[in-house]
Amino acid sequence: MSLRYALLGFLITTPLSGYQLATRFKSGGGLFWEAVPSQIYRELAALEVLGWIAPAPEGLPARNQRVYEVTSAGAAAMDAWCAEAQDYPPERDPERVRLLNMDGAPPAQIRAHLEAHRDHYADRRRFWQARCDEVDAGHYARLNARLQRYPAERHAFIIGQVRRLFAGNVRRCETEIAWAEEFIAWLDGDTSHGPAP
Amino acid sequence: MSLRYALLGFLITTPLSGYQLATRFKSGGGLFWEAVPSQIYRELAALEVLGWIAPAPEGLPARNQRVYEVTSAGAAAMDAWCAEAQDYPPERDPERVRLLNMDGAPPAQIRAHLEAHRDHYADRRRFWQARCDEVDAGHYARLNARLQRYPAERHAFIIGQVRRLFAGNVRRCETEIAWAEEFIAWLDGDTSHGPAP
DNA sequence: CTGCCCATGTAAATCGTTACATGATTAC
DNA sequence: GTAATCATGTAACGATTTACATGGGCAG
Repeated sequence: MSLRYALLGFLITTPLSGYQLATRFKSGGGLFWEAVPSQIYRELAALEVLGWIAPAPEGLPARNQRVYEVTSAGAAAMDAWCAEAQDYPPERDPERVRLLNMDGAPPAQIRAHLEAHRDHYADRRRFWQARCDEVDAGHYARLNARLQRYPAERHAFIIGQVRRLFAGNVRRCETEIAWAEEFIAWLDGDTSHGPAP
Repeated sequence: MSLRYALLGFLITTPLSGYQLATRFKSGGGLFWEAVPSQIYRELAALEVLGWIAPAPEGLPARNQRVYEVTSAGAAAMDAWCAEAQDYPPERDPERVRLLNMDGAPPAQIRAHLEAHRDHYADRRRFWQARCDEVDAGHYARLNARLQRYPAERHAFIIGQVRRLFAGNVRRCETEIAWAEEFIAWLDGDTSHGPAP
């Protein structure tokens, strides 16, 4: 159900085609949500039936694109969804399940998984830091497009808000990196294997 | 697919019934994975067809329970899965999607969501800290049952390993709490609204 | 004119959620 | 005997993944 609103959030900012949305939701590059084209096209069709989006009339669509914009009903639904209380998704962490059941495995195998963990979150940290840098430089296209919907005196507040969302993800990544590095150091430490922090 | 191995991980430690597994996977109490009974019973049936689990012969099942234990094929499959490289699940964070699209909303609404975030992770922090405390006190039943599968000289290592997994989740929660609190402080701060960290 | 990227989908399978059905046992 | 809990499921639906189908436009 969140895909629906993640899509609306992009379309409210700027009318886009399914293909353009797919590039923004692709694996490793999504803004808090990721999805594949087949899922996006299906959801767009559902949103059009709901009357929450409609083909954008302005300008002839380049190539054979179908560009959508959000209707007033869609914008209202978006606002209502955002206001709802969050119900937190169930805990599902396949990597922790692996590590929990890896107690019989050789330390080298545990170490390899922790190194992959560290490297993965180092990549993700770079991604989110790049988003922060773009915000700081005023080069973040989606944010700039979005700011145009609001009066200038609110811009600093909105920029600060978005900046904190991105910085929060940088921080998550740093927590994971530090955890993995300390775990690896413990594995590499002397055989006394002192108590965990 | 991870549910399958999360179940195997419990059954390897101790033979259990579907109902007993369901209590260990219930929302808010799962060990890195959560699932509802209907999903667990379906997966157990699939695992029995695969020959990875089998009804435990020992002792008459109390009431009308069906208690399963892991076969040698199941144990081998578990080890193979644990050794696999982790492929990280796609990023899907409905709460961040909400907050990202809440830029037009009144600060009170943003604040309410951040307070719920803080409170949620404070709850989760207590949960994981309780697991850490149980490990430290030697009262963690699943870990103690699991240790019996290994020679005594490896126990300290395994305890340290599990302790670090739990402590890592405590740390994640603390990161979320600190982030939310700083965000709230910024919202409550003077109207200058300085730069994000 | 061939290969590549743009662009929109369909189909099947798997995984997860919600609602419901059914009966046994235990506590009061 | 009645309610709560134990215990095992079925059915239907919803969300996600994977694989495939199809055609247009552009660069070499």
